[in-house]
Amino acid sequence: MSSVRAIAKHLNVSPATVSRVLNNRSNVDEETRQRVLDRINELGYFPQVGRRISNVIALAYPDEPVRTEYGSFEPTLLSGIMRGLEVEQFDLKLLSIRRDKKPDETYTQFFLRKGVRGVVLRCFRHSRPMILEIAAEKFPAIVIAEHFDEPGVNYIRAESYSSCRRAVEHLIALGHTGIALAIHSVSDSDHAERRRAYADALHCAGLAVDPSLIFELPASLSSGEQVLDMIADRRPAITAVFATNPMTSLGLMRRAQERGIQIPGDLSVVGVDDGDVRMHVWPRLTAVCQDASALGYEAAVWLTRTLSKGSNASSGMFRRTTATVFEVNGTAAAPRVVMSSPPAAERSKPSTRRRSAP
Amino acid sequence: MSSVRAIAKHLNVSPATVSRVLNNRSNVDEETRQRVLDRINELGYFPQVGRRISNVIALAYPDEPVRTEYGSFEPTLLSGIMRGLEVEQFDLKLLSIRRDKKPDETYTQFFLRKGVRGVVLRCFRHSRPMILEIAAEKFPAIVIAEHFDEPGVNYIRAESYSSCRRAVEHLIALGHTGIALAIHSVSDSDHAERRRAYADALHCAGLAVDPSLIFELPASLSSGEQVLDMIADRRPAITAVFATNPMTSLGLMRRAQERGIQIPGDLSVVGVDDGDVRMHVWPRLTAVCQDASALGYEAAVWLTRTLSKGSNASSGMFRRTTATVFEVNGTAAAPRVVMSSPPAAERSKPSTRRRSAP
DNA sequence: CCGGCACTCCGCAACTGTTTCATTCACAAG
DNA sequence: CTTGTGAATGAAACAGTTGCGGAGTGCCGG
Repeated sequence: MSSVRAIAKHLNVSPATVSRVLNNRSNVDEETRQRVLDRINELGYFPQVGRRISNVIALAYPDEPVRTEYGSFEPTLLSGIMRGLEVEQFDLKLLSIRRDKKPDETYTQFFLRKGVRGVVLRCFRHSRPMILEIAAEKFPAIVIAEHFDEPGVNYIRAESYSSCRRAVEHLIALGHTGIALAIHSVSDSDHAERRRAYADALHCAGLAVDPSLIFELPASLSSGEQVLDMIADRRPAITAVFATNPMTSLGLMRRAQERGIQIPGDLSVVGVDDGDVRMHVWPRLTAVCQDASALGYEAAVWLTRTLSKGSNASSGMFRRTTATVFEVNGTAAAPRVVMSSPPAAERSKPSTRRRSAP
Repeated sequence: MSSVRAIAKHLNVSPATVSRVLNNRSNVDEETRQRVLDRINELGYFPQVGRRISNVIALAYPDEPVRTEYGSFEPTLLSGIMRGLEVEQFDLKLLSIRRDKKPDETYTQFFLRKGVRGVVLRCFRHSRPMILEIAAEKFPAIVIAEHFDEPGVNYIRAESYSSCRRAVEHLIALGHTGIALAIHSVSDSDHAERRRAYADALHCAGLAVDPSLIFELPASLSSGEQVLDMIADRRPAITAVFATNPMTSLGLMRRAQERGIQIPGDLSVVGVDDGDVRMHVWPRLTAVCQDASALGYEAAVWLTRTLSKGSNASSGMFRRTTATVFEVNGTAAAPRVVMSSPPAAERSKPSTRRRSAP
């Protein structure tokens, strides 16, 4: 369809020059480079080696790929993507943008240089500008687990507001009034949503949102432990926690058990799970569950379908929001002492049994 | 160096024919195909697009890539590989051999078709014949976590015998005599090694190896639960378990806690951890720990170094065995009743406290 | 026995993209 | 005015792949 030679002829340059632009060689005039790039993006050009087109997409990370600290989200996502690739028989390449992209090349140049026709983007809050730039270049891309209002950005995410709200309402229905929130310190739209769900649920139940019960820490086991230490001795007693990510949830539980605080007897914990980490512990974690595998699957299917169907990549936007489910397991129960008085301060509640013993 | 045209000239065929062989087109004579293939493997040929060679290796799985059921081994391995690729600036492709390899093409053909210069192989027991075939074709490859005596196979693995033996000896030193073994049902050399460590440790301590205390089940949470149910009510009492993989270890603990069996009071558990799953639970799992990330790192570094250094891929074998560490945490302790009698049957031991209450 | 047909195998040529080498052109220094 | 230098770029030679057609072979019907 559109070859290097065709582009060259159209612009009255040689194929060599076009190739140089594509590979970001330095010795080409800035004005010429710009003309070539414009034409390339306009045509949705993709290089064919020999006569064959290679069906490869990338899973691109802003920084290091496949971080294990965040629990099972990345591997679960990855396995979903691999399943999705079977539909159109694509292959997957793993890319780190920070590592390989040269500062002076465009994202389109970068991805083409890597021999990739489209890209699934794992996005964090700080990489939003990057995403917008890629979208502006019209390179085929889809963002995982982040929400965008700007046009031209395709994304798929899990809607966690309603499940998170039900989770907090579940705690309230059990009789909890002192409910803490442990939330990721780098805010993305997911976590903003969860925070809002927490506040709304409390508000609708006539409970005040106490800022001192909101703990912002990075998602990790040790954060969960820190949060537990901070809430364990508080008066009025905190009888429940909503932790908005898996590792923090587990850290909370672990530290509680270490200190002899009974779950759910002394403290109710509701968490969030990306995979099946909630099954690793006892009692099983009552949690808002999102299916990262499904996100990856749908993203991969849409991207590869779009690529193999039309030559024009700008066929249509894809913006999908999947549901999460609130799964009741064993870490949330009624607080030990249910009070008949209005939901205000109380101090005599024997919440941590062993600590108050001798 | 060695191009399609060079190979063609040497064999008195046309470049087109060589290309057809490489892409496994059907319309080429079997004898011709074989001659071309031999020549290709002899020269260690790799296709160049344009004039450029692409630095890509694959992480290839016999079946589906990145299974999450086995816990954190795959993602941890993957992140190690990604780190290792930075050294020589290679890229990684994920391949499923079962999905994409056509039955009538050789492994060399398959990998070349995928544009991959070398391959890291995640091997399971049933895929040993495949590995040997790849090695026989002399395609650059390295196997993860499996041991081979056959020449020509490169591998890296973690030696778990000594740590596993120390783990079981640790249990014996604490006073345990009834020690069960929960082991993966599909045996690979790793698990054979762990089984041997178990038997040797018992033997050297003068304890008999009771086959009825060995449970072979697939690595999973539910297997751990099943094992616990099978050992909980046994007489003479089983006071300790050695579980040779992470998920089974966690399943054991979960079910024990569910049934009110105290760990480590009533039952000691020693497990195996590939990543940091031992940190997810309380008490923290006493476990033999292997660093899957380091395996991936070293495999990737060696493979890419070999590829970018010499044109002759058969430069030297790589066989490395890294150490594992036995980490003592909170799930192993002395059995509740230490007996002074010889290590024989006993029946009055109150091992499961709550269950024996009325 | 022969013509026609179908099928297999393979080479030529035309097509991808990339790189090397040489040329052109502007401009500054001698 | 001549010459050197550097940037920009084009022609050509290289890489692998594939459409088309030709040569051979076997088979079947007349």
